This record gives sequence, structure tokens and C-alpha cells, in this order.
Amino acid sequence: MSETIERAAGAARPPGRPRSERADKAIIDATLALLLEEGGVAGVTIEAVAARAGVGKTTIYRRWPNKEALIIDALASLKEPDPELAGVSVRDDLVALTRTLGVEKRDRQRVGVFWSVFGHGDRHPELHGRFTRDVVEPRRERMRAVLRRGIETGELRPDIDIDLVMWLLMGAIVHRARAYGVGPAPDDFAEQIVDTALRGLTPR
Amino acid sequence: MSETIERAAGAARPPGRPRSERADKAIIDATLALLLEEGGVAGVTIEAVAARAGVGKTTIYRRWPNKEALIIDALASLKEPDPELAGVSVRDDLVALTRTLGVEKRDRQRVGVFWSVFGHGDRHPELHGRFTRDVVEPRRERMRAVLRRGIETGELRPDIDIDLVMWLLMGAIVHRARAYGVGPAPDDFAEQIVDTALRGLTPR
DNA sequence: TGGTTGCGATACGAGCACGTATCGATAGTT
DNA sequence: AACTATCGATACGTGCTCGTATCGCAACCA
Repeated sequence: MSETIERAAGAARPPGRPRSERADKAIIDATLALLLEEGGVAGVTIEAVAARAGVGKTTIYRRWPNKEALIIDALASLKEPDPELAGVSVRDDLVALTRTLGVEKRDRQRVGVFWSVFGHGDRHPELHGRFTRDVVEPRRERMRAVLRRGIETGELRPDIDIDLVMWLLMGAIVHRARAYGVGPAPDDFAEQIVDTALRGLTPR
Repeated sequence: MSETIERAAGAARPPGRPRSERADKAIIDATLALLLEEGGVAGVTIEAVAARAGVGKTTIYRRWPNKEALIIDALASLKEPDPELAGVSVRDDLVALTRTLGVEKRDRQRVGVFWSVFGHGDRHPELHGRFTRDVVEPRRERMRAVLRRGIETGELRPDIDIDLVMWLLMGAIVHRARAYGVGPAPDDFAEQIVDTALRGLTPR
């Protein structure tokens, strides 16, 4: 893992057969797939990861000391750059932010893995804390900023409760994405949710 | 289990020491507590249930043939009568319906157990199907009816997408209730969600 | 008092997953 | 060619959980 960095820093290549980068990727991919399919850390076994990756158990244990470390690295590999916001209208920025919570296919896998690990309370507090700090909170803060801007520009009512609105928008997308038995959401789901929330349910 | 019914129907009491009703309740309670704490079926072990209920494993296996049957009965014990709807205003009925999704303490335990079991996809399709049919869908249908009534009476816009609105309202409550690390929602959370959704986010 | 069944405790065999050790083969360097 | 580390495969010991069997004691009935 850190080997790549050391070599890039100029250290000589160590003797012997080099580790297979292909195996690295196959192991991480198999781990993520199993996290998603089995619905959590408990469903992932090293033997299943090895079989799925087409790799010996030895190859896994040479890279990671135990299952937990492997899962930490697998989760870390899910980090993605935040979506770019056009910044033209609050409505468009809200759509862009909520879309990444599980509407598109790649996001669905990412979000699904997240919830399969953290959706059960505090089974893995350390993992959860890291992920919340590094991934979840920054995005929440961006959304808060968009909503604040909307209030300032007059695009949004001045009396809305920002955190409440975040639960409303994020909850709709996340709940829809996590619900089992309803299939993936339509492509324009985020747009429809945002527009419905902006407009309100009562006639005007 | 069915023994109580049979005796009530007039059959003679069977010979020997009667089964302890207290043990019945302790076993079910321990199972629910573990489902919630351990975050799913996988975290529940018969030995842990027995220890927590202050009961021998024998006593459990005399009542249920295996772990799955025990969990089925434990989940069945969660059924509750649907909330009564005043039927005066659509707003009040929506609040009453969404409140039961995890705002009050007793509902939180019930909803939490539900998600701990079914929140991971199709690990237990049969259980999920039963629960969806018997508990979830009837409530969803009641909410649909309330929304339809609101459109008819003019309390709601005629162009709203009913299913979309259900994702919005239910998602907000459920997501807030399931989120780990934020504590329970305030008592008036359902009211605030419903009112915010009704009013909309844009100035009028 | 004798008969029957439930009680909690404990031991057991089977199966699974963890993490370690060892194998001959392979892919690189010097 | 000699050397070294990784490769996949396999066997192993350990610990946990399942579900069963057996124990002496307790509760209830005739």
C-alpha cells in the first residue's frame, strides 16, 4: 500500500517478485461487492473475498493484518470528489447535491455500501466517525451554504429551518434509495423532489 | 404459544408443570433488544438471548424449532394498531401518520428493529414480504388516501405526485430516526416536517 | 405420593470463519 | 544462474454458534 508512495519518493525497488496490483484491485472490488450484497461487515468473510477476487487468502493477509483493516481501506477507496456546483440557481445546486445521494448507478453502489456498514447504529464507531468527518459533514456543510445563500438572495423563504430542510431533501432521496423492493429511482427523482419541496404542497 | 388459545377453547389443561409465561415474554423481549442493539439477525445468538432473558437454551428450543422461527415471532409481536385519524384536516392526519415512523420512543424501538432486520436488502425475503404486506403497505395506503382526500378538498395542489410526496414525508422522518449520532428527533419533528412541506421553501 | 412435564445448567458434535504455516511454482533483480 | 519475495493452494488449530442430549430439581395434577 504505502510501498507505491515510497517508490515514487525514489527508494530502490525491493528484491523479489513484486506484488500484483491487479490483486490489490480485485481484493478491494470483491470486498465492496460483498459489503453491498451481504449487507454489512458481518457478511464479509476473508474466504469469500479471496474466492471472489480469484486470490489466495495468503495474498490478502500479506497486505492487511485483519478483516477490519481491509474494510477500512475498501471504504476509503469510495471517496469521490464533491460534485461541482454551477452556482447559478439554488434550485440547480440543490439538485446536484441531492443527486449524489443515491440516484445515479455509481452513487447507488457507493451510498449502498455506506449504509450497509453504518446503518445499524454504533457497531463501528471509529469507522463511522472517520467517514462522517471526511465525507459526510463536508457535503452537509456545502448544502447548508447553498440554503443560506438561497435565503440571502431571496430565492428561499427567510423563515425556513435549514437543518429541517436538509432532513427533508436528503431523507427523501436516501430513503427511496435504501428502500428494498422498489427498484432504482427514476433519473429525474432528485429534480422532482427538489421542485416539489420548493413549491410546497398547498395551492397558492 | 397456540396453547393459550386451545385452553381458552375449553381443552383440558395438560399434565405436568405448565410453561412459564414469564419466560415467553423475557425471551421475546431479549430477542428484540438484541435485534436492535446488534443491528440485525446476524447479531442475535440463541446463547445471548438465553443469557439476557435469564433462561436456559432448552427453554427456548422447547418453544421454537430454530432461530429464524423465534425472530419471526419476535417481529410479529411488534404489530400495533394503526393510529386513529381525526379526519378533520389533512395536515393533522399527515402528522399523525408520520409521527408513528420513529418520533416517539416506543415507535423508535419498533421502527429501529424493523430496519435492523430489513435495512440490508433481500437477506430475508420471506420475512420482508410478510411484514410489507401486513404492516407497511396498509399504512402507506392510508397515507395515500389522506393525500387523495386533500387533493379533492382543495387542501392540496391537484398536480402533486402522491408517491413522491410520500417519499418526501416518510423519508424525512425515517432518515432522521435512523441516522446514527444525532440523537432522537424533537417531539414536534413530524409537525415541522409536514408544515414545511405544505408551505414550500420559496416565498409566496 | 406417584406421574408427568417444564426448568436451568452443562456437555457434546458439527460446521464455519479467523488467522497462521507450509507447499511448489512464478516473476522479478543482480 | 543464484537469489528473493509473491503467487495460489491447502492444512491446521482456535473459538464461536447451532441444535441436541442429559442431568437433577421444581411445579402441577390425581
